[in-house]
Amino acid sequence: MQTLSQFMRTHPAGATLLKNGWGTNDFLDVSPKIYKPHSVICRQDDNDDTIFILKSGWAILYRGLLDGERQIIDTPLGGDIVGFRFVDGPRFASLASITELAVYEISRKALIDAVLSDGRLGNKIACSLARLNAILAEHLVNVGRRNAMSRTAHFLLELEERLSKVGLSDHGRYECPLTQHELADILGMTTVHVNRTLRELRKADLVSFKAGHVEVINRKKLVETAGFDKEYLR
Amino acid sequence: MQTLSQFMRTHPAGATLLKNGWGTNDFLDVSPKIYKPHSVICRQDDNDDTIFILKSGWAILYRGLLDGERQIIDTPLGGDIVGFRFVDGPRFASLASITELAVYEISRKALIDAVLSDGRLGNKIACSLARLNAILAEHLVNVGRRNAMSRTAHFLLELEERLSKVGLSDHGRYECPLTQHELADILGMTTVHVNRTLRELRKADLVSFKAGHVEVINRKKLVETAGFDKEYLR
DNA sequence: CGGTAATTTGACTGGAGTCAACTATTGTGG
DNA sequence: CCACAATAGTTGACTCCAGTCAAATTACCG
Repeated sequence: MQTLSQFMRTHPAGATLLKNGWGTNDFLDVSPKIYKPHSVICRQDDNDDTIFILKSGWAILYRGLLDGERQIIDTPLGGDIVGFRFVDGPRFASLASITELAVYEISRKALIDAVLSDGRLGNKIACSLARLNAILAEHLVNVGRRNAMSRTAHFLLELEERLSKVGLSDHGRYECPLTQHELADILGMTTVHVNRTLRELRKADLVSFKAGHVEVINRKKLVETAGFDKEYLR
Repeated sequence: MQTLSQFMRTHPAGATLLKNGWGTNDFLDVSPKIYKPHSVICRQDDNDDTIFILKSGWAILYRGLLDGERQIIDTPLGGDIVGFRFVDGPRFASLASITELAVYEISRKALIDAVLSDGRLGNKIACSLARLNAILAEHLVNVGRRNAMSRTAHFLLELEERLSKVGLSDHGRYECPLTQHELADILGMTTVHVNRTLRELRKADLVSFKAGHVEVINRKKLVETAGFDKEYLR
């Protein structure tokens, strides 16, 4: 089974995280843990200090509100770090698998020790966090300032771009295991309205999202209605 | 004039960023640059590689859309890093001063070199970015899943908490130089609706925001309607 | 003081939410 | 392998929160 250190050296989205030159850290020699679809990997408010690096599969990172609603913060993919906090304390968000998920788990203390002793690691982590930052910021723009149509279009384009970095998208086609309900919690809309919006997008021959399969039909018009500029994902 | 390295050692929100033990880096011996109110410090899509560390004053970090709208991503305060990107390339967002602003400016290359040679710096940067992450994520939750009332209430409480960390808030009272128009661009609402919402909050004796002065009136009820839990700002 | 920017208010509109029913798909145990 | 339950998707009718448009009124600044 592939260890974290091997994964890092060979992962296509190495840019996302850490690439080479520090495969000597002991803590990297861990094997991935496998989770079943729809299992909870960690819970908001829990107090453990595990940090996760996803190897493969789909997951959602979300924050639940008191009234039972939730906002999905991100859909981390292979190579992404999840749960790195600036200080000890209860978790900010929950992480759940959508598909079967392979995850490297390391303790915050171990990672920080390694960062302290090797500047290259710190740099890689910082860069990875900066990328997450850009993704979050664009997500915020999306929810705060775009209407249902362009918001949905934008998200589907972002997914395509992110998936293509890890080889999971091809010519505007990719598999997406998210339900419309999950989509709604990502986009800050209701399930019903997501449904209607997807219908509109299909009727306008922009994208189709059917049975877990996404297909970009008219990229030019789609990018236009989304106001999408992939630069932030570089 | 206080250099960056001196600032870091004495800044009250040291936790936000870098505290001690690395004041020996040359690049830290820079003086802050002073900007007038309402000046643009850097522009989205520009290609310079300066990174900013705020010393004092209010600023907004925002992203403009093609249709002329904008979403304010964050209101960075003293001690916050702005503009750290994971890779070279055009800027993601613009930074503008609201009040007079003092800013330390360093080049991305210099900062990265320093990170590479000193793990402690990398750690501090990573922690600072992780904090920004949490703030962005909560901002997203706010805009995506809370209505005008609790959204506005939540933001005012977040400001209070962040300001109190740098000694700018006292017993639920603080100065806030943001206009209602800027507030609207932060909260993903219109100016008109921000105005009405602030009136509601005042009428309900929760908070008042008048003439740049914010005052928490009934904290318990305010926290409740906001669904505010300051843990993410620790 | 005069002009510009910011705030406030009212009347009206509309996009997205709510409620509710129905259909399609998936998955599971007998 | 089917029956049937549970989950996911779809659609219509109606509501409402927030947006739009427009016009004061007030605060700020040179």
